[in-house]
Amino acid sequence: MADPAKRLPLLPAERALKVISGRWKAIILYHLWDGSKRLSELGRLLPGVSQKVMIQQLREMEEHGLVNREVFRQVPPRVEYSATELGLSLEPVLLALCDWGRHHAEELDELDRVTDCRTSRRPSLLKHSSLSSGESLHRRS
Amino acid sequence: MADPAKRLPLLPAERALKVISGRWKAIILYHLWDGSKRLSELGRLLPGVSQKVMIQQLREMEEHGLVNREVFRQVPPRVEYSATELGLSLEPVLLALCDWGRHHAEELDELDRVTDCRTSRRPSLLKHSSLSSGESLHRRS
DNA sequence: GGCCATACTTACCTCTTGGTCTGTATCATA
DNA sequence: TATGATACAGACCAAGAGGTAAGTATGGCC
Repeated sequence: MADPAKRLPLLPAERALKVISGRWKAIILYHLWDGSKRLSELGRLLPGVSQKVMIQQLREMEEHGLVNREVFRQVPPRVEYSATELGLSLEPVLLALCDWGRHHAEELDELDRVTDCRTSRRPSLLKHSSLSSGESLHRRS
Repeated sequence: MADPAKRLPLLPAERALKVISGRWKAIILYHLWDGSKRLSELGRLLPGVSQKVMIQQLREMEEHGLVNREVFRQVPPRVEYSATELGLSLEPVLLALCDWGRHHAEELDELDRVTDCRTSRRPSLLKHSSLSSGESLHRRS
C-alpha cells in the first residue's frame, strides 16, 4: 500500500511538484510543523475542508513519506499526524515558493491578493494587514 | 484576457505551485532558460508533447508572466517564446525543488528512478544512461 | 440499551487537465 | 495552381482530483 506501482515522475523537479501540490498539502504541512495534530484539530484549523478530503491528503502525504500517522487505541479513537524528517525538510522549499509567490504577485500588481508568508495559517486576517513586517514566529532553527 | 477573473490562490506558496505545476511547464522553462525558442523547436526538444498541449502550456505561462511571446510577421509564421524576468527568477526555486526531489527519492530508495537536476533539459539522453530497462544511474552525494 | 465522540469509509458527482485528431490561415516557391 | 512549412484553433474524450452526503466501527458512560 506504500509506494508500489504508481510511480512518481522521473524529473526531480516534477517529482517534488507532484508530491507537494495537493489542494491542501502545503497548509497542512505548515500546521504540522508546529507539532503533531489530531485529525479533528486539523479540521478545526482548516474549516472548509471536509474530513474525507483531509484524510485523502494526509494519506497521500503519508505514502510519500511526508507525514507520520500514529494510532492510539483508545475509546474515542485518537490518531496523531506529524511531519516526518522529509516533511520538515520541505520547510525551506515551501518558504522559497512562498517568497516567489509574493514576488510574482508583486510583479503583477496583486500584492493585495496574497497573504504574508507566515500568516498563511490565518488567511482570514489578510483583509486588514497588507503585509505584516514584524517578524516573530520562529520554529526549529 | 490576461488575468482578470480567474484569480490565483491567496496563499503565496499555493499561488506559486499553481503557476508552476503544469504538466510540461517546468521542462519548458528549463529549455527557455537556454534562450528563446520557436514553437517547432520546443516541439523537437519535447517530443511526445502535442502541439496543442504545448501551446496551452505556453499560453498559460504567458498569462502568468513567465513567458514572452514574440510574433514575427513572416511567410512561414515565426513565433518566439522566451522567459521573462519572472520566468528567470524561477530558476533558483525550481533548482531547489529539483534538489528536494532527489533528496526525496534518496530517502525512499528510489534514486534510480530520477534523473540528475541538470540533465533535465536533455531527457532524450536517458536512453543511453539506462533507466528504463537497464541499470541505474547512481550518483552518490 | 441507547448515546456520544472520533476517525474513518463508501457512493456518487463535477470540473479541470491533458490528450487525440482534424481543420485552417499564410504566402513564397516549384 | 498546387505544395509545403509553420503556428495555430476547435471538437471531442478520458482520467483524476476534489467535493458532498451519508453510513460504519468502537467502547466507555448514563
